[in-house]
Amino acid sequence: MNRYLRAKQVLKERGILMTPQRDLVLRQALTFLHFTAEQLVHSVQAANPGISRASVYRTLGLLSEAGLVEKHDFLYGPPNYEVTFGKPHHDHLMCIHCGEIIEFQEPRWEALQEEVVQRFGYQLRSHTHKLYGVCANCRRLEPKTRRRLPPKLHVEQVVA
Amino acid sequence: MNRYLRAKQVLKERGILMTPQRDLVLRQALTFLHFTAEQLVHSVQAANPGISRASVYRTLGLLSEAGLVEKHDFLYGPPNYEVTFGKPHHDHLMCIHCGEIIEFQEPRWEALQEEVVQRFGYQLRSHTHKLYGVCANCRRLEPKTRRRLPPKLHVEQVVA
DNA sequence: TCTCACCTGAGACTGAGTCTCATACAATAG
DNA sequence: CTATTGTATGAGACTCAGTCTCAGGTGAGA
Repeated sequence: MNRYLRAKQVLKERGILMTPQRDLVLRQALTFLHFTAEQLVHSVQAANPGISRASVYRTLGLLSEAGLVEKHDFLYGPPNYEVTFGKPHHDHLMCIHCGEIIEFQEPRWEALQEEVVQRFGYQLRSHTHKLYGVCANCRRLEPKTRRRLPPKLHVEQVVA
Repeated sequence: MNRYLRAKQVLKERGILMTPQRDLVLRQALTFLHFTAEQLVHSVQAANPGISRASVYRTLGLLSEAGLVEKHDFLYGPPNYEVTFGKPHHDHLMCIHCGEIIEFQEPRWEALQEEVVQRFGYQLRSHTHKLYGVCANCRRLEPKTRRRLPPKLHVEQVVA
């Protein structure tokens, strides 16, 4: 059974009504690896222009609540969504020049996290771990020819 | 020499003109551990009502560019700023109920990060690592009496 | 003193969502 | 099959956090 059908199953189990609009939003979201909300709006409206922005956002919210979709605030570029349903847990590495996003797993982190959190008497619920760097390809290119990502004012501290 | 004077020094070295407005924004920012942009606007305007929102934001941008301030997009609550200048590098642990933010250092992560990034041919530039959990105090309280943080639609995947 | 770059406040504007509200549809009861 | 009730929908106003524009002000150096 593919992700689409399994996702529909999850929504059904949660008692979320599947309307044609929601179905289309889900199907379009599944065509992306990572997407912005407005990209999703465009792709949904390309397939059916009658569907409103509000419905797309509402459905995105529904999918998030159901744990099928995650939002990512990367330091560079606009907020970004991902259908995580059916994918193993992973963190992200982004190239600050070309915007490439790499998903990776690093089990050794997870153990360390538990340790840190317990040190403070906390119970871990979730985490976000994002790495930013320059990919090999962008390093090869001259600075002039690099496409800088849409500027975003605040830049996180540079790691030595 | 205190943080304020050293920060001014850094700005001067970067050729950033220190106006009375900028000076006040810097001084107010230094009074917080973490703050929202609007909190800073309020505290600046409390000290000098003539200073505009735009100037506060502009100065915040300047301080960011100069590497004195960092922005944090936590999953819960509004975006959050921190004067990191003069503080050692650290990551954050937030209680999703009371909003407490704990800063901690974990050198073992830094090494692991380098390893991961090299695996993909990247050159590491920065990272954000945020942990979310429930603090001991909030766990003791009944759910009903807990103050939930301002709801934010999209909730990141829960870690097993 | 002049100059010219840089800074400022006011307020319009933007992007990313969210909310409202009247209408439309779905599921169930009768 | 109709009525009822609950939920979903589209349009568009609204919000929040921030950014931009512009006319006027300020300040460091010639």
